[in-house]
Amino acid sequence: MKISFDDPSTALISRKVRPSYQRIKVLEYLIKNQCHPTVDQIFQDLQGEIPTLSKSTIYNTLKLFAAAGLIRVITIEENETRYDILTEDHGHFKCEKCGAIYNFAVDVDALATGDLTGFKVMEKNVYFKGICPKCL
Amino acid sequence: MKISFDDPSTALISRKVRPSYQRIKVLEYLIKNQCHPTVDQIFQDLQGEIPTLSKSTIYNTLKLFAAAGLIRVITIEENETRYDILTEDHGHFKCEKCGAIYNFAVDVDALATGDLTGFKVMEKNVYFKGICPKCL
DNA sequence: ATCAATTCTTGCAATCATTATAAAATTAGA
DNA sequence: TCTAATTTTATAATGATTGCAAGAATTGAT
Repeated sequence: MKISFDDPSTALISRKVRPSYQRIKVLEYLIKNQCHPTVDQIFQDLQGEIPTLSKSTIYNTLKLFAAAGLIRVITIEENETRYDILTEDHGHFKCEKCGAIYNFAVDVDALATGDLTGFKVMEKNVYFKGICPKCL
Repeated sequence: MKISFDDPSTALISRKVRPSYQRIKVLEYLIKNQCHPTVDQIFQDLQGEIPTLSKSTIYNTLKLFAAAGLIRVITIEENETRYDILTEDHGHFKCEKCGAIYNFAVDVDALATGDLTGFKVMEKNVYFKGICPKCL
């Protein structure tokens, strides 16, 4: 189940996703920039390498990656969605001042789920909000 | 710090929010309907009682309530924001099939936060996704 | 109670992220 | 190389949220 992201192309193939040029570039970008980018950030940064790139492609690609279980969708923001390469389980901390999003280790399985008998839990998310050290 | 929601009007006053007719009705609605409504649901349901109601008022009011610490903003959905009266800490479970959102008890303080020294944590959120018993 | 000043509500226009769609480009297999 | 399927692109459409300006309601001082 664990995916190796050493080679973007083979990671895509292992998930039955055709490794097109754009898809490889987007995945490479997500591996290098584990900063929970928005669609617009990905688009802006990749335009240099791929001048003909369309924002639709980013949307299509991210939706495909999420369905294939390669990435996770983060919805801390009220307006904009962010994306995260699937690594070990971790929580997200959002600074309400500067907007930065940090990762932190968290043992999600330690969370009590007594109320959830009969539910099929497929994804566990933890996010905190507050002020980061830089802004304090 | 704990708010009593027995009387909406006094709850508003205790948080330094002027208890206008619309605000009282919105707060009453949130107390009665602890089902994480969207802006549109609140608007549709309150239009019967307040024919002149505007959706802007709902947005203004909810923003004000959130700033006053009366409600919490839930961003599980990718597109629409939901709102929740502040009660005890609880997690949210979203069924990916029917879209319903359930509450479940969770001990958020049991979560390890070792990585977050130097951070000022103001809000802790836990949400799961999966399939609910009705849809299984 | 009256009047002026402030605050709240309303309606509509503007914004912005996301989705839909159809045409053009690319790729895979014969 | 040729054809069919897939992918990318560009543009238009959608839909939630915000901005703004005018009207309505409320407060406090006289």
